[in-house]
This record gives sequence, structure tokens and C-alpha cells, in this order.
Amino acid sequence: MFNVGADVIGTAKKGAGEKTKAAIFETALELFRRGGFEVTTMRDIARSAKVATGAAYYYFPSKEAIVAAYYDQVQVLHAEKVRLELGGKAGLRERLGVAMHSKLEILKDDRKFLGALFRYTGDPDHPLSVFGKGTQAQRSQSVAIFQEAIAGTDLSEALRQLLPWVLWLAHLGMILVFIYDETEGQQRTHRLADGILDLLTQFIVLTSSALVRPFVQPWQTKILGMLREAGWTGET
Amino acid sequence: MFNVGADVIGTAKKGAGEKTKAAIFETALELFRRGGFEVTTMRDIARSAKVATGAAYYYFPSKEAIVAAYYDQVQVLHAEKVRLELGGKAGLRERLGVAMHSKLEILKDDRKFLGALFRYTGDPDHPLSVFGKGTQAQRSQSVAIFQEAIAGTDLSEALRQLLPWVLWLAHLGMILVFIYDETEGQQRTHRLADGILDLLTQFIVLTSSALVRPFVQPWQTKILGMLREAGWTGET
DNA sequence: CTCCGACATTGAACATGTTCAAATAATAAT
DNA sequence: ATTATTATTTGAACATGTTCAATGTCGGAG
Repeated sequence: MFNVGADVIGTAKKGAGEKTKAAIFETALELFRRGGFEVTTMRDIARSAKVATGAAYYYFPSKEAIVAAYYDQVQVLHAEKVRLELGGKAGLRERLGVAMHSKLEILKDDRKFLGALFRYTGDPDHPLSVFGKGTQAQRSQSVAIFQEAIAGTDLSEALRQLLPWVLWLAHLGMILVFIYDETEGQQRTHRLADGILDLLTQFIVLTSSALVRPFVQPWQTKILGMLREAGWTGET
Repeated sequence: MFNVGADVIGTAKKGAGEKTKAAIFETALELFRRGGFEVTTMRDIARSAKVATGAAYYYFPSKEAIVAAYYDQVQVLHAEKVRLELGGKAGLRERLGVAMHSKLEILKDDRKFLGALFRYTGDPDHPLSVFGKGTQAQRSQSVAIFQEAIAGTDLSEALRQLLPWVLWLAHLGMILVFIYDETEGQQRTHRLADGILDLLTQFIVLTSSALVRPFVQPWQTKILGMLREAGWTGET
């Protein structure tokens, strides 16, 4: 009568779904990489994965959702990579560099379909909007990575709270630039990232120096206040 | 036999097209305002404008193109409004405020479909991509408005060249925030704009002060250099 | 062993953006 | 007046993202 607790392990038709989902996912990514996002059709994906069209929608609510799933995976990879490469590095600037560049390295072969992530940026209510409620979880995850990057460095409480968010935003912009960057290996984007990180860390260091602090502190306060008022500190 | 030069003035079927185009355009905006961009169908638009579906595509290459046309119109309004309101104001901060706030005022009733402008942001090759080649003309126009806003103020050559571009970028971000802002009259966005402009002008003023200049100048140089390298100064 | 129920899969149907060949004028050329 | 040309308009056809009712399939409850 009742399902007697016992969280099911092997549900009906076993985890057949897992394999199908993976097949669809992998196939889609391959096609996206080859032909780009727009050119690749859901029917193409289904056919290539040897399933019916509807199957794709049983596992992914939309075409863009496949890219979103890919990006979830990217976040995991990024977290691992950062944790790995952060060993030893203690300086703020260096740690931020690791966080940024490693992300771009992970994305390097996928510029052709990465743009799909931004498709609903102007649509606050869409579940896949980069800034929307529907993506809050992923956002928190991503922010957490930057949190880890600045962990252990000497920062004011305010900065420790807001910097990860700022970095996340900056890194979003970086990804956009990355998509547009046609230079060999997207060096231009990498250089831009370095430049921005240089400025940012210099600013932060300044606000800690007793000498200039009185002059710069009000700025920091103002910037942080603005971000807070904008409700951008996240989870609310 | 040959079309003997004579650039045609009143072409076939007279300017009937003008009226039709306008009808489609107005109707579309009305529907967009009422129901939003996604919800409104090209068939809805055509039906409401009393033309066949295909007619809409004779005048606009795509649904988004209608919004793009709307935005062209916004630019014109913005240019006028700025020119008008700028009279008398001489201070940089005040002038920038005019440029920003007047833009938001023009857009205030259209947040529901404004997001369509950003739909192809992640798609460098799309003709309507905000950062793409296809929109360079509009971009230049918009940048020119900010150029006018800073005209007459005392700025270094480098700043005079790059500030308009920076302001354009900032104002894009502002529009995004604007779309997401559900506060009464989008006051939050207006406040954010003020905050950012405060910081920006303070920074600029600093770089002109003989006292602090030696400290801040390198920063400015670096920032400008970065923007330049990114190829963001435009027209190239 | 049989049947139930949850998961999985299918493919046709639908909605909507877009294209296009054909039809319809209005003007210009003869 | 007749024809040619060009602009305009039409509506059906197409492509593709998405939905859905129907069907299949497996594991376990009885």
C-alpha cells in the first residue's frame, strides 16, 4: 500500500535513464562543439544519440538546459582545478589569477556554444536567466569558488563578504569577452583578466595601507554599500 | 531598355509601405508593452495590424529587429533629451547624471520587452548582437551621446577618447539592472547610477589634482591601456 | 505467475519564427 | 492604351523548439 520508506536504489527499468541521459548529453555537446549551438537541432541530437526527439525533453527541459547542465559540470571541474592549483599559492593576486585563468582553460574549446548561457540574460523570470532566481544555486556555487580563492588572505570583513560576488560578476564579463575574442588561444582575454586583477588587488592593498587608507577607505565603503543596496550580495 | 539613371522618387505603389511599416511597428510595440516580448506572436502583431504575417517580415528581418528599431528611435529621443537638458549644466557629474537618468526615463515603460535587446549578446556573429559588428552604427551613435555629455568639461585627451565608451558600457549594465529592478519607479537603479557616477567623477577629478595625481595616474593609464588593447575603443 | 505502478520511450502533433513563390497594384516606359 | 518594372502583399509551406497521449518495460507486491 504505502511505499514503506526504503529509498529506492534501483528503480524501475533500472538506471537505464542514466545512460540515456548521458548519451544525449554527450552527443549534444559534441554536436554543439562541431557546429555551434544554433545550427544543432534537437532532432539532430536525438538522432545522433539514437533516441526519439521526445527523449531529449524527458531529460532536459530545453535545448539551453543542456548547455546549463554542461555549465554545472564546468563548475565542478573549476572547483577541483582551483583547489588543486591553489596549493602553495598564498598571495591574493596569484590566487585570483588561478581562479580566473583556470576557468577560461576549462572553457577553451567550447566558445562556440557558450553564448547560449547568456540567451536569457534580459529575461528576469526565465529559469535559465544568468541573474535570475532560477539559477541562484549555480550562482552560489560559483561564488563559493571565488570565496575559496580569497580564503586565507588578509581582508576586511566587508571585502571578504563582497569580493567573491564582485569576482563572479567580473568573471561573467570575462567569459563574454572570451567568446568574442578571436586572438590565438584567447590571449587577449587572458591579458585583460590579468590587468583587471592587477588593478583590483592593488586597490585592495591600498585600502589596507595605513598611509593612504584615509583617502581610499571612503571609496571602498561606498562601493560596498552600493553593491549591498543593489541586493547583489546574493541570497536574500 | 536601360533604367535611364533617374533615381526614382515616388516608386511603385507610392509610399504605401511607409504606412504599413509604421502600423506594424506601432502595433508590435503596443503588444510588447502589454504582454511582453515572448508572449507576443508575429501572427498576433500581423493580425492586429491587419496585414498578412509575411508583411511583417517584408519590413523587419526578425521579431527582435522590431525591438532594435524601437531602440534606434530611443537613441534619437535620448540625443534630443540630452541636448535639451544639458543646457546650462557645466559640471561633469551633473552632465553625466543627465545622460544616464534621461535614458532610463525614456525606457521606463518598456522594461517588459527591453530584454530582447540582449538576446544575442552571447552570439558574436548575430546581426543584432549588442557587441557585434552588425550593431556598430547604433553603438557609435550611442557613444556619441555620451561624448556630447562630456563635451566642454576639462579632461585629458585619453579620457575624452575613452570615457564615452566606458559610459556606454556602464549604461548598458544599467539597463540590465533596470530590467531586473522591481522597486517603485526603479529608484534602485537610479540610485545605483548616481553612486557609480559619483565614484567615476571623483576618480577623474583625482587624476587631475596635482597632489594625488602621481599616485593615481598610473592606474588611469593602465585602465585606458587595457580598454584600448581590448579593441574596445570602437571603430577599428 | 500475474499484475501494478513507476520509469522510460516513442513519434506525432503543436506553436511559432521565418521563407518564399505567387498575386496584386501602382508607376514608368513605349 | 499597353506593357514592363518595381514595390507591396498574401498565405501557405517550412524548420525547429516543445508538448503530449500512448506505449513499452522492468521490478516487485500479491
